[in-house]
Amino acid sequence: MAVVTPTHRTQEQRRAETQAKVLDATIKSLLEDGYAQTTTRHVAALAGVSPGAMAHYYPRRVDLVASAIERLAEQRLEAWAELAETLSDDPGERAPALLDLLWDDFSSPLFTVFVKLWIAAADDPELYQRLADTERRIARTIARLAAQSIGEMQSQAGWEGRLLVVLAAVRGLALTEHFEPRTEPLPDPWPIARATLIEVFASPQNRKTTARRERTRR
Amino acid sequence: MAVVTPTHRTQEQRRAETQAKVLDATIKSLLEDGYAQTTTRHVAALAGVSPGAMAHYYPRRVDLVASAIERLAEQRLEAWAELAETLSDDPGERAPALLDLLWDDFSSPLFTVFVKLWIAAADDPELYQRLADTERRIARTIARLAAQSIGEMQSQAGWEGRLLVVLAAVRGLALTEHFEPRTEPLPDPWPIARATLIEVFASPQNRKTTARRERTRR
DNA sequence: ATAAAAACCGGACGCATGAAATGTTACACT
DNA sequence: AGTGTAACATTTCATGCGTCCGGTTTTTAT
Repeated sequence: MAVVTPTHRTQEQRRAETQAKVLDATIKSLLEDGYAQTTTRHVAALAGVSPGAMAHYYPRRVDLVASAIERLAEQRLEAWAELAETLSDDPGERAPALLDLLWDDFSSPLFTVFVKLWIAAADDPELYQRLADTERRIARTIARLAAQSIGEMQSQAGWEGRLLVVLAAVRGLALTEHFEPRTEPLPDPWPIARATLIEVFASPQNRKTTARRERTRR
Repeated sequence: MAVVTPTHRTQEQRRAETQAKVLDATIKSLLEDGYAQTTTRHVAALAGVSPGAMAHYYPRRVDLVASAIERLAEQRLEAWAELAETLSDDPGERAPALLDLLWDDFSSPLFTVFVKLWIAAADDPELYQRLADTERRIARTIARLAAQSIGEMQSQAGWEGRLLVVLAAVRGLALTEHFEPRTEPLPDPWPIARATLIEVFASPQNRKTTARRERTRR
Protein backbone atom coordinates (compact mmCIF):
# COMPACT_ATOMS: atom_id res chain seq x y z
CA MET A 1 0.00 0.00 0.00
CA ALA A 2 2.28 2.69 -1.30
CA VAL A 3 2.39 5.66 0.98
CA VAL A 4 2.36 8.53 -1.48
CA THR A 5 3.34 11.05 1.13
CA PRO A 6 6.99 12.04 1.10
CA THR A 7 6.26 13.69 4.44
CA HIS A 8 9.15 13.60 6.82
CA ARG A 9 7.51 12.21 9.89
CA THR A 10 9.85 11.24 12.62
CA GLN A 11 9.59 7.82 14.15
CA GLU A 12 8.10 9.22 17.31
CA GLN A 13 5.31 10.82 15.35
CA ARG A 14 4.48 7.72 13.40
CA ARG A 15 4.61 5.67 16.55
CA ALA A 16 2.24 7.89 18.50
CA GLU A 17 -0.07 8.20 15.56
CA THR A 18 -0.59 4.51 14.96
CA GLN A 19 -0.89 3.84 18.66
CA ALA A 20 -3.62 6.43 18.98
CA LYS A 21 -5.47 5.07 15.98
CA VAL A 22 -5.28 1.53 17.32
CA LEU A 23 -6.44 2.45 20.81
CA ASP A 24 -9.35 4.48 19.50
CA ALA A 25 -10.37 1.62 17.26
CA THR A 26 -10.17 -0.78 20.19
CA ILE A 27 -12.49 1.33 22.31
CA LYS A 28 -14.86 1.71 19.42
CA SER A 29 -14.90 -2.03 18.91
CA LEU A 30 -15.43 -2.75 22.59
CA LEU A 31 -18.36 -0.36 22.59
CA GLU A 32 -20.07 -1.57 19.47
CA ASP A 33 -19.14 -5.20 19.23
CA GLY A 34 -18.26 -6.33 22.74
CA TYR A 35 -15.16 -8.05 24.02
CA ALA A 36 -15.63 -11.39 22.30
CA GLN A 37 -15.88 -9.77 18.90
CA THR A 38 -12.99 -7.43 19.57
CA THR A 39 -10.43 -9.44 17.65
CA THR A 40 -7.01 -8.26 16.64
CA ARG A 41 -7.91 -8.37 12.96
CA HIS A 42 -11.10 -6.45 13.46
CA VAL A 43 -9.37 -3.71 15.41
CA ALA A 44 -6.57 -3.53 12.87
CA ALA A 45 -9.06 -3.12 10.05
CA LEU A 46 -10.96 -0.46 11.98
CA ALA A 47 -7.76 1.43 12.68
CA GLY A 48 -6.55 1.14 9.13
CA VAL A 49 -3.39 -0.61 10.28
CA SER A 50 -2.02 -3.95 9.27
CA PRO A 51 -2.37 -6.78 11.79
CA GLY A 52 1.37 -7.23 11.84
CA ALA A 53 1.97 -3.60 12.64
CA MET A 54 -0.40 -3.80 15.55
CA ALA A 55 1.23 -6.94 16.82
CA HIS A 56 4.42 -4.97 17.04
CA TYR A 57 3.03 -2.68 19.71
CA TYR A 58 0.53 -5.02 21.30
CA PRO A 59 1.79 -8.57 20.97
CA ARG A 60 -1.30 -10.19 22.45
CA ARG A 61 -4.93 -9.27 22.68
CA VAL A 62 -4.65 -8.67 26.40
CA ASP A 63 -2.08 -5.95 25.87
CA LEU A 64 -4.41 -4.25 23.47
CA VAL A 65 -7.47 -4.08 25.69
CA ALA A 66 -5.46 -3.36 28.82
CA SER A 67 -3.91 -0.31 27.20
CA ALA A 68 -7.26 0.80 25.87
CA ILE A 69 -8.93 0.45 29.23
CA GLU A 70 -6.19 2.43 30.90
CA ARG A 71 -6.73 5.23 28.48
CA LEU A 72 -10.47 5.05 29.12
CA ALA A 73 -9.90 5.13 32.85
CA GLU A 74 -7.75 8.23 32.52
CA GLN A 75 -10.51 10.01 30.65
CA ARG A 76 -13.11 8.89 33.12
CA LEU A 77 -11.12 10.00 36.14
CA GLU A 78 -10.36 13.37 34.58
CA ALA A 79 -14.02 13.90 33.80
CA TRP A 80 -14.93 13.05 37.36
CA ALA A 81 -12.38 15.37 38.88
CA GLU A 82 -13.59 18.16 36.64
CA LEU A 83 -17.26 17.64 37.40
CA ALA A 84 -16.54 17.40 41.09
CA GLU A 85 -15.46 21.04 41.00
CA THR A 86 -18.87 22.14 39.89
CA LEU A 87 -20.63 20.69 42.94
CA SER A 88 -22.53 23.13 45.04
CA ASP A 89 -21.38 24.06 48.52
CA ASP A 90 -24.81 23.66 50.00
CA PRO A 91 -24.93 20.25 51.67
CA GLY A 92 -28.60 19.91 50.78
CA GLU A 93 -27.87 20.29 47.10
CA ARG A 94 -24.71 18.29 47.03
CA ALA A 95 -26.23 14.86 47.51
CA PRO A 96 -28.67 15.13 44.59
CA ALA A 97 -25.96 16.57 42.39
CA LEU A 98 -23.64 13.72 43.26
CA LEU A 99 -26.39 11.25 42.45
CA ASP A 100 -26.94 12.76 39.04
CA LEU A 101 -23.22 12.68 38.39
CA LEU A 102 -23.15 9.02 39.32
CA TRP A 103 -26.07 8.22 37.08
CA ASP A 104 -24.65 10.12 34.15
CA ASP A 105 -21.45 8.16 34.53
CA PHE A 106 -23.03 4.77 34.93
CA SER A 107 -25.65 5.15 32.27
CA SER A 108 -23.11 6.13 29.66
CA PRO A 109 -21.94 3.53 27.16
CA LEU A 110 -18.50 3.58 28.75
CA PHE A 111 -19.93 1.79 31.76
CA THR A 112 -20.94 -1.11 29.55
CA VAL A 113 -17.37 -1.48 28.36
CA PHE A 114 -16.12 -1.80 31.91
CA VAL A 115 -18.79 -4.33 32.78
CA LYS A 116 -18.09 -6.40 29.72
CA LEU A 117 -14.45 -6.50 30.68
CA TRP A 118 -15.17 -7.43 34.31
CA ILE A 119 -17.18 -10.39 33.13
CA ALA A 120 -14.55 -11.48 30.66
CA ALA A 121 -11.87 -11.09 33.31
CA ALA A 122 -13.73 -13.44 35.62
CA ASP A 123 -12.74 -16.32 33.37
CA ASP A 124 -9.44 -14.95 32.12
CA PRO A 125 -6.74 -14.74 34.82
CA GLU A 126 -4.38 -12.66 32.74
CA LEU A 127 -6.95 -10.05 31.83
CA TYR A 128 -8.01 -10.01 35.47
CA GLN A 129 -4.47 -9.26 36.51
CA ARG A 130 -4.22 -6.37 34.09
CA LEU A 131 -7.60 -4.88 35.02
CA ALA A 132 -7.27 -5.13 38.76
CA ASP A 133 -4.79 -2.29 39.07
CA THR A 134 -6.80 0.08 36.92
CA GLU A 135 -10.06 -0.79 38.59
CA ARG A 136 -8.51 -0.24 41.98
CA ARG A 137 -7.52 3.30 41.06
CA ILE A 138 -11.02 4.04 39.85
CA ALA A 139 -12.63 2.66 42.99
CA ARG A 140 -10.29 4.69 45.18
CA THR A 141 -10.99 7.88 43.31
CA ILE A 142 -14.73 7.45 43.43
CA ALA A 143 -14.64 6.58 47.11
CA ARG A 144 -12.51 9.59 47.91
CA LEU A 145 -14.70 11.83 45.83
CA ALA A 146 -17.87 10.57 47.41
CA ALA A 147 -16.40 10.86 50.87
CA GLN A 148 -15.37 14.45 50.45
CA SER A 149 -18.62 15.27 48.75
CA ILE A 150 -20.72 14.17 51.64
CA GLY A 151 -18.02 15.28 54.02
CA GLU A 152 -19.58 16.05 57.35
CA MET A 153 -22.14 13.31 56.87
CA GLN A 154 -19.61 10.74 57.90
CA SER A 155 -20.17 11.53 61.52
CA GLN A 156 -23.72 10.24 61.30
CA ALA A 157 -24.81 6.75 62.10
CA GLY A 158 -25.07 4.37 59.20
CA TRP A 159 -23.36 6.56 56.62
CA GLU A 160 -21.26 3.62 55.56
CA GLY A 161 -24.24 1.48 54.73
CA ARG A 162 -26.05 4.30 52.99
CA LEU A 163 -23.10 5.03 50.74
CA LEU A 164 -22.75 1.34 49.99
CA VAL A 165 -26.42 0.98 49.14
CA VAL A 166 -26.56 4.07 46.97
CA LEU A 167 -23.55 3.06 44.93
CA ALA A 168 -24.82 -0.48 44.58
CA ALA A 169 -28.27 0.71 43.59
CA VAL A 170 -26.98 2.95 40.84
CA ARG A 171 -24.76 0.17 39.58
CA GLY A 172 -27.57 -2.35 39.66
CA LEU A 173 -29.98 0.00 37.97
CA ALA A 174 -27.48 0.71 35.24
CA LEU A 175 -26.80 -2.98 34.79
CA THR A 176 -30.48 -3.70 34.35
CA GLU A 177 -31.01 -0.82 31.96
CA HIS A 178 -28.08 -1.73 29.79
CA PHE A 179 -28.16 -5.48 29.71
CA GLU A 180 -31.30 -7.19 30.93
CA PRO A 181 -33.14 -8.60 27.95
CA ARG A 182 -36.53 -7.02 27.38
CA THR A 183 -39.37 -7.88 25.13
CA GLU A 184 -40.71 -4.36 25.33
CA PRO A 185 -39.08 -1.03 26.25
CA LEU A 186 -39.63 0.24 29.76
CA PRO A 187 -39.89 3.85 30.96
CA ASP A 188 -36.85 5.58 32.39
CA PRO A 189 -36.57 4.43 36.01
CA TRP A 190 -34.25 7.20 37.13
CA PRO A 191 -36.77 9.82 38.28
CA ILE A 192 -38.40 7.39 40.68
CA ALA A 193 -35.17 5.81 41.83
CA ARG A 194 -33.57 9.21 42.25
CA ALA A 195 -36.26 10.38 44.61
CA THR A 196 -35.87 7.32 46.81
CA LEU A 197 -32.09 7.48 46.77
CA ILE A 198 -32.12 11.08 47.89
CA GLU A 199 -34.13 9.97 50.89
CA VAL A 200 -31.63 7.23 51.58
CA PHE A 201 -28.80 9.68 51.40
CA ALA A 202 -30.46 12.30 53.46
CA SER A 203 -31.52 9.65 55.96
CA PRO A 204 -33.99 10.01 58.78
CA GLN A 205 -31.40 11.25 61.22
CA ASN A 206 -30.82 14.68 59.73
CA ARG A 207 -34.11 15.32 58.10
CA LYS A 208 -34.41 18.88 59.24
CA THR A 209 -31.43 20.05 57.20
CA THR A 210 -32.21 18.10 54.07
CA ALA A 211 -35.95 18.24 54.02
CA ARG A 212 -35.72 21.07 51.54
CA ARG A 213 -36.90 20.05 48.17
CA GLU A 214 -34.25 19.24 45.64
CA ARG A 215 -34.16 20.73 42.20
CA THR A 216 -35.48 18.70 39.35
CA ARG A 217 -32.92 18.51 36.64
CA ARG A 218 -33.06 18.28 32.89
CA MET B 1 -17.64 -49.43 21.55
CA ALA B 2 -19.52 -52.61 22.17
CA VAL B 3 -21.91 -52.04 24.99
CA VAL B 4 -22.81 -55.56 25.88
CA THR B 5 -26.19 -54.14 26.64
CA PRO B 6 -28.13 -56.36 28.92
CA THR B 7 -29.94 -53.10 29.54
CA HIS B 8 -33.25 -52.65 27.89
CA ARG B 9 -33.47 -48.92 27.75
CA THR B 10 -36.28 -47.51 25.74
CA GLN B 11 -35.60 -44.69 23.33
CA GLU B 12 -37.33 -42.22 25.55
CA GLN B 13 -35.03 -43.19 28.37
CA ARG B 14 -31.87 -42.87 26.34
CA ARG B 15 -33.05 -39.62 24.95
CA ALA B 16 -33.85 -38.10 28.29
CA GLU B 17 -30.67 -39.45 29.79
CA THR B 18 -28.27 -37.93 27.31
CA GLN B 19 -30.17 -34.68 27.25
CA ALA B 20 -29.91 -34.43 30.99
CA LYS B 21 -26.20 -35.21 30.93
CA VAL B 22 -25.58 -32.60 28.27
CA LEU B 23 -27.61 -29.90 29.98
CA ASP B 24 -25.92 -30.55 33.31
CA ALA B 25 -22.55 -30.39 31.66
CA THR B 26 -23.50 -27.12 29.98
CA ILE B 27 -24.47 -25.52 33.25
CA LYS B 28 -21.33 -26.81 34.87
CA SER B 29 -19.24 -25.36 32.08
CA LEU B 30 -21.03 -22.02 32.20
CA LEU B 31 -20.40 -21.87 35.93
CA GLU B 32 -16.77 -22.85 35.92
CA ASP B 33 -15.47 -21.66 32.58
CA GLY B 34 -17.83 -18.88 31.47
CA TYR B 35 -19.73 -18.48 28.26
CA ALA B 36 -16.78 -17.91 25.96
CA GLN B 37 -15.09 -21.14 27.05
CA THR B 38 -18.31 -23.10 26.88
CA THR B 39 -17.59 -24.72 23.53
CA THR B 40 -19.63 -27.52 22.06
CA ARG B 41 -16.74 -29.96 22.23
CA HIS B 42 -15.90 -29.05 25.78
CA VAL B 43 -19.45 -29.67 26.88
CA ALA B 44 -19.57 -32.93 24.96
CA ALA B 45 -16.42 -34.13 26.67
CA LEU B 46 -17.76 -33.08 30.07
CA ALA B 47 -21.00 -34.90 29.46
CA GLY B 48 -19.27 -38.02 28.19
CA VAL B 49 -21.12 -37.73 24.92
CA SER B 50 -19.80 -37.48 21.43
CA PRO B 51 -20.00 -34.13 19.64
CA GLY B 52 -22.10 -35.70 16.93
CA ALA B 53 -24.60 -37.06 19.39
CA MET B 54 -24.96 -33.68 20.96
CA ALA B 55 -25.42 -32.03 17.61
CA HIS B 56 -28.37 -34.30 17.09
CA TYR B 57 -30.30 -32.66 19.90
CA TYR B 58 -28.74 -29.19 19.89
CA PRO B 59 -27.65 -28.32 16.35
CA ARG B 60 -25.99 -25.03 17.29
CA ARG B 61 -24.41 -23.60 20.38
CA VAL B 62 -27.29 -21.22 20.94
CA ASP B 63 -29.72 -24.10 21.22
CA LEU B 64 -27.50 -25.65 23.85
CA VAL B 65 -27.23 -22.67 26.17
CA ALA B 66 -30.82 -21.60 25.61
CA SER B 67 -32.07 -24.99 26.74
CA ALA B 68 -29.70 -25.00 29.68
CA ILE B 69 -30.81 -21.59 30.82
CA GLU B 70 -34.44 -22.57 30.59
CA ARG B 71 -33.79 -25.51 32.83
CA LEU B 72 -31.93 -23.24 35.24
CA ALA B 73 -34.79 -20.79 35.23
CA GLU B 74 -37.24 -23.56 36.06
CA GLN B 75 -35.21 -24.59 39.06
CA ARG B 76 -34.81 -21.02 40.18
CA LEU B 77 -38.49 -20.24 39.93
CA GLU B 78 -39.43 -23.41 41.76
CA ALA B 79 -37.01 -22.63 44.54
CA TRP B 80 -38.44 -19.15 44.85
CA ALA B 81 -42.00 -20.34 44.99
CA GLU B 82 -41.07 -22.86 47.62
CA LEU B 83 -39.17 -20.39 49.78
CA ALA B 84 -41.92 -17.86 49.48
CA GLU B 85 -44.13 -20.23 51.41
CA THR B 86 -41.89 -20.11 54.44
CA LEU B 87 -42.19 -16.35 54.84
CA SER B 88 -43.55 -15.17 58.11
CA ASP B 89 -46.95 -13.55 58.37
CA ASP B 90 -45.67 -10.75 60.53
CA PRO B 91 -45.17 -7.74 58.24
CA GLY B 92 -42.24 -6.61 60.37
CA GLU B 93 -40.43 -9.87 59.79
CA ARG B 94 -41.36 -10.31 56.21
CA ALA B 95 -39.23 -7.54 54.75
CA PRO B 96 -35.95 -8.75 56.29
CA ALA B 97 -36.77 -12.31 55.29
CA LEU B 98 -37.46 -11.25 51.75
CA LEU B 99 -34.18 -9.37 51.67
CA ASP B 100 -32.26 -12.42 52.81
CA LEU B 101 -34.01 -14.51 50.21
CA LEU B 102 -33.03 -12.03 47.56
CA TRP B 103 -29.43 -11.98 48.69
CA ASP B 104 -29.21 -15.73 48.85
CA ASP B 105 -30.45 -15.90 45.30
CA PHE B 106 -28.26 -13.17 43.90
CA SER B 107 -25.10 -14.15 45.70
CA SER B 108 -25.31 -17.73 44.49
CA PRO B 109 -23.14 -18.80 41.56
CA LEU B 110 -26.25 -19.20 39.45
CA PHE B 111 -26.60 -15.44 39.36
CA THR B 112 -23.21 -15.17 37.70
CA VAL B 113 -24.36 -17.48 34.93
CA PHE B 114 -27.32 -15.27 34.16
CA VAL B 115 -25.17 -12.15 34.16
CA LYS B 116 -22.60 -13.70 31.90
CA LEU B 117 -25.33 -14.60 29.46
CA TRP B 118 -26.90 -11.15 29.57
CA ILE B 119 -23.59 -9.63 28.64
CA ALA B 120 -22.99 -12.12 25.87
CA ALA B 121 -26.52 -11.56 24.58
CA ALA B 122 -25.90 -7.84 24.32
CA ASP B 123 -23.67 -8.50 21.33
CA ASP B 124 -25.41 -11.61 20.02
CA PRO B 125 -28.87 -10.94 18.59
CA GLU B 126 -29.81 -14.58 18.36
CA LEU B 127 -28.90 -15.38 21.94
CA TYR B 128 -30.72 -12.23 23.00
CA GLN B 129 -33.84 -13.44 21.25
CA ARG B 130 -33.69 -16.77 23.03
CA LEU B 131 -33.02 -15.30 26.47
CA ALA B 132 -35.59 -12.54 26.37
CA ASP B 133 -38.56 -14.82 26.85
CA THR B 134 -37.05 -16.70 29.76
CA GLU B 135 -35.86 -13.55 31.45
CA ARG B 136 -39.26 -12.01 31.11
CA ARG B 137 -40.84 -14.91 32.95
CA ILE B 138 -38.32 -14.59 35.75
CA ALA B 139 -38.85 -10.86 36.09
CA ARG B 140 -42.60 -11.32 36.20
CA THR B 141 -42.41 -13.98 38.84
CA ILE B 142 -40.09 -12.01 41.07
CA ALA B 143 -42.19 -8.89 40.71
CA ARG B 144 -45.37 -10.77 41.57
CA LEU B 145 -43.71 -12.48 44.47
CA ALA B 146 -42.29 -9.27 45.86
CA ALA B 147 -45.59 -7.51 45.43
CA GLN B 148 -47.57 -10.09 47.32
CA SER B 149 -44.86 -10.34 49.94
CA ILE B 150 -45.03 -6.71 50.85
CA GLY B 151 -48.73 -6.72 50.13
CA GLU B 152 -50.33 -3.94 52.04
CA MET B 153 -47.26 -1.75 51.68
CA GLN B 154 -48.33 -0.83 48.20
CA SER B 155 -50.77 1.66 49.53
CA GLN B 156 -47.95 3.70 50.99
CA ALA B 157 -46.21 6.54 49.24
CA GLY B 158 -43.05 5.75 47.34
CA TRP B 159 -43.32 1.97 47.51
CA GLU B 160 -42.57 1.80 43.82
CA GLY B 161 -39.27 3.60 44.18
CA ARG B 162 -38.31 1.65 47.29
CA LEU B 163 -38.86 -1.69 45.61
CA LEU B 164 -36.92 -0.52 42.59
CA VAL B 165 -34.02 0.69 44.70
CA VAL B 166 -33.87 -2.40 46.87
CA LEU B 167 -33.84 -4.75 43.90
CA ALA B 168 -31.24 -2.65 42.12
CA ALA B 169 -29.09 -2.43 45.22
CA VAL B 170 -29.02 -6.17 45.75
CA ARG B 171 -28.23 -6.71 42.09
CA GLY B 172 -25.49 -4.11 42.13
CA LEU B 173 -23.99 -5.45 45.31
CA ALA B 174 -23.97 -8.96 43.92
CA LEU B 175 -22.39 -7.75 40.70
CA THR B 176 -19.61 -6.03 42.59
CA GLU B 177 -19.00 -8.99 44.84
CA HIS B 178 -18.86 -11.48 42.03
CA PHE B 179 -17.05 -9.61 39.32
CA GLU B 180 -15.27 -6.42 40.27
CA PRO B 181 -11.55 -7.09 40.20
CA ARG B 182 -9.87 -6.74 43.56
CA THR B 183 -6.32 -6.69 44.66
CA GLU B 184 -7.27 -7.72 48.16
CA PRO B 185 -10.35 -9.47 49.59
CA LEU B 186 -12.93 -7.26 51.24
CA PRO B 187 -15.21 -8.09 54.16
CA ASP B 188 -18.76 -9.28 53.51
CA PRO B 189 -20.82 -6.16 52.82
CA TRP B 190 -24.19 -7.78 53.41
CA PRO B 191 -24.65 -7.12 57.13
CA ILE B 192 -24.17 -3.39 56.66
CA ALA B 193 -26.14 -3.19 53.44
CA ARG B 194 -28.91 -5.29 54.92
CA ALA B 195 -29.39 -2.93 57.82
CA THR B 196 -29.68 0.04 55.51
CA LEU B 197 -32.00 -1.74 53.11
CA ILE B 198 -34.35 -2.70 55.91
CA GLU B 199 -34.59 0.99 56.74
CA VAL B 200 -35.32 1.76 53.13
CA PHE B 201 -38.03 -0.81 53.03
CA ALA B 202 -39.66 -0.06 56.28
CA SER B 203 -38.73 3.26 57.73
CA PRO B 204 -39.71 6.61 56.38
CA GLN B 205 -43.25 6.01 55.29
CA ASN B 206 -44.36 6.36 58.87
CA ARG B 207 -43.21 9.92 58.87
CA LYS B 208 -45.61 12.42 57.41
CA THR B 209 -42.92 14.76 56.11
CA THR B 210 -41.49 12.42 53.55
CA ALA B 211 -44.83 11.21 52.38
CA ARG B 212 -45.66 14.73 51.38
CA ARG B 213 -42.69 15.54 49.24
CA GLU B 214 -42.67 12.29 47.42
CA ARG B 215 -43.72 12.19 43.79
CA THR B 216 -41.40 14.88 42.63
CA ARG B 217 -41.96 14.27 38.99
CA ARG B 218 -42.23 11.64 36.37
C1' DA C 1 -39.92 -64.04 16.19
C1' DT C 2 -37.93 -61.57 12.53
C1' DA C 3 -37.22 -58.23 9.13
C1' DA C 4 -37.82 -53.45 7.93
C1' DA C 5 -37.82 -48.78 9.53
C1' DA C 6 -36.70 -45.25 12.44
C1' DA C 7 -34.06 -43.11 15.92
C1' DC C 8 -29.77 -42.52 18.07
C1' DC C 9 -24.79 -42.16 18.47
C1' DG C 10 -19.77 -41.74 16.98
C1' DG C 11 -16.07 -40.00 14.25
C1' DA C 12 -14.25 -36.88 10.68
C1' DC C 13 -14.07 -33.03 7.32
C1' DG C 14 -14.55 -28.04 5.65
C1' DC C 15 -14.68 -23.39 6.77
C1' DA C 16 -13.63 -19.39 9.35
C1' DT C 17 -10.99 -17.00 12.72
C1' DG C 18 -7.34 -15.96 16.29
C1' DA C 19 -2.47 -15.80 17.52
C1' DA C 20 2.32 -16.06 16.41
C1' DA C 21 6.76 -16.43 13.46
C1' DT C 22 9.34 -14.75 9.60
C1' DG C 23 10.60 -11.50 6.09
C1' DT C 24 10.83 -6.50 4.24
C1' DT C 25 11.01 -1.49 4.36
C1' DA C 26 12.09 3.00 6.43
C1' DC C 27 14.54 5.86 9.66
C1' DA C 28 18.70 7.59 12.47
C1' DC C 29 23.48 8.11 13.45
C1' DT C 30 28.48 8.72 12.03
C1' DA D 1 27.04 6.69 2.01
C1' DG D 2 26.55 2.68 5.02
C1' DT D 3 25.02 0.08 8.85
C1' DG D 4 22.15 -1.04 12.77
C1' DT D 5 17.64 -0.70 14.65
C1' DA D 6 12.87 -0.06 14.83
C1' DA D 7 8.42 -0.06 12.32
C1' DC D 8 5.61 -2.54 9.32
C1' DA D 9 3.77 -6.46 6.17
C1' DT D 10 3.03 -11.34 4.86
C1' DT D 11 2.69 -16.17 5.85
C1' DT D 12 1.97 -20.02 8.62
C1' DC D 13 0.06 -22.61 12.41
C1' DA D 14 -3.49 -23.80 15.77
C1' DT D 15 -8.34 -23.87 17.49
C1' DG D 16 -13.31 -23.98 17.34
C1' DC D 17 -17.95 -24.22 15.11
C1' DG D 18 -21.14 -26.41 12.06
C1' DT D 19 -22.25 -30.43 9.15
C1' DC D 20 -22.24 -34.90 7.00
C1' DC D 21 -21.99 -39.89 6.69
C1' DG D 22 -21.48 -44.58 8.49
C1' DG D 23 -22.63 -47.82 12.21
C1' DT D 24 -25.64 -49.42 16.01
C1' DT D 25 -29.68 -49.91 18.89
C1' DT D 26 -34.59 -49.72 19.52
C1' DT D 27 -39.18 -49.86 17.75
C1' DT D 28 -42.88 -51.44 14.62
C1' DA D 29 -45.29 -54.46 11.44
C1' DT D 30 -46.24 -59.04 9.90
